[in-house]
Amino acid sequence: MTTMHDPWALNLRRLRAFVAAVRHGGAAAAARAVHVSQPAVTQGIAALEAAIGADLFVRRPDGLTPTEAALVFLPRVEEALAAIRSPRITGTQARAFLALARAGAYAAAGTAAGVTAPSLHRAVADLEFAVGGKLVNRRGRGHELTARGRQLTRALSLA
DNA sequence: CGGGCGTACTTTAAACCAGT
DNA sequence: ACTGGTTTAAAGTACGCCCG
Repeated sequence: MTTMHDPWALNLRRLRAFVAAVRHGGAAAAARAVHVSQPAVTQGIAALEAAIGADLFVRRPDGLTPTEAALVFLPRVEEALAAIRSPRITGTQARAFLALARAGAYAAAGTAAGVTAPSLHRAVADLEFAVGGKLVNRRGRGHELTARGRQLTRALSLA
């Protein structure tokens, strides 16, 4: 992670953990809600706090109390997660697919997204597996989105 | 003593590079 | 464009400490 204002640094699992921690008032309860371990929630929240440069919770003996910053951040995160819908999709996959959708080719998309073309290829393949259908078709030198691919592009762009 | 958070170490997943 | 091998980052397990 080289840049600090990269929204994709706020990976989706961490954002879900954050929302759950606000709702349930603690790391242990949030962990049960999003099906990860309690340390993953603690560490994920710490990473989010580092990324945005502000504390999200006050640590107390009886749980986590959200700060003002957390309450401002919360509705924006909920909107983004609602737009994405599927719980299987990762931030990396979403980023790769959007780059490919815009650029139309793996090499150009890789340059735009700041990752290598092979990584993009794999991420998009994983995403197709996650949603259970084709998202792009090869077309000459470039690629063309399927109907499902265009639908997903709209949802991810909103997020 | 029990419930909850934080840390150290281990395991798993993702990304890169090189080659086909 | 795609695949295989290696490196790096993220998540899980186990355990310790703190407070009521």
